[in-house]
Amino acid sequence: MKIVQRHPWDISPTEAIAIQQQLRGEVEREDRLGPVRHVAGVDVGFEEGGGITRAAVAVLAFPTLELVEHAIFRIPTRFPYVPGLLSFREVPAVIGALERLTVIPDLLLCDGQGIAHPRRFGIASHLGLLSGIPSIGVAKTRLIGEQVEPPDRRGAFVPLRYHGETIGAILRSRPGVKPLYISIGHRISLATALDFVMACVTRYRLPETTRWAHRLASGPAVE
DNA sequence: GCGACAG
DNA sequence: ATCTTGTCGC
Repeated sequence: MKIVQRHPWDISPTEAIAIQQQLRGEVEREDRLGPVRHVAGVDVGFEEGGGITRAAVAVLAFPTLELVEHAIFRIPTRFPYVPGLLSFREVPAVIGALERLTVIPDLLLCDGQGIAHPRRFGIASHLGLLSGIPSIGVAKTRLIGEQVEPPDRRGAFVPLRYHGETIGAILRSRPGVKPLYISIGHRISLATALDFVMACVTRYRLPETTRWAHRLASGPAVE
């Protein structure tokens, strides 16, 4: 899988915002996915005090959730963390990891927001667009939108609203835990996204895809 | 001008 | 995200 992209290390924050404005219109918010046999978790971690970015992609069989394959990719960090511009910092490394996969996943669960973003173009949307793979944004905290507590039951959720617009959902993946912020990434509806996220959640707050990816991206140095 | 602010 | 020990709760 070869993915084309401009080199983010030559991009300024101002230019990054212009790129988001230019690409936001290409995000598809309705279901357009085939049979889902493989779901992938995507996450990024840092080494050397932040100097090295390490991306990890974990491919799980669906719906059994057994690990089928994983890939890791490291590159020097070239872009700072700026709220709203996270993808320009992490996407280059993630693309590298995706290109190393043998099994192309049918769906991506990304760490961060999809369209629940100031310009409706968070990292999940950015990755979905570049890869052409349907994607979902699964964030642990809120970027924008009204803070509302969903009922304390597994699978319960309330819409995540921003200036009257529904940009995602606040989901209680398990009772007694902080909720997750789910949003459309690309080529999937919010309702379907919520179904897949819950189908990937077993006994923990985070879906198994995310747990695997996080372990590979931030765990002890590997490969 | 004053807060808020994915990872 | 990362740097870090103990501590509260099931």
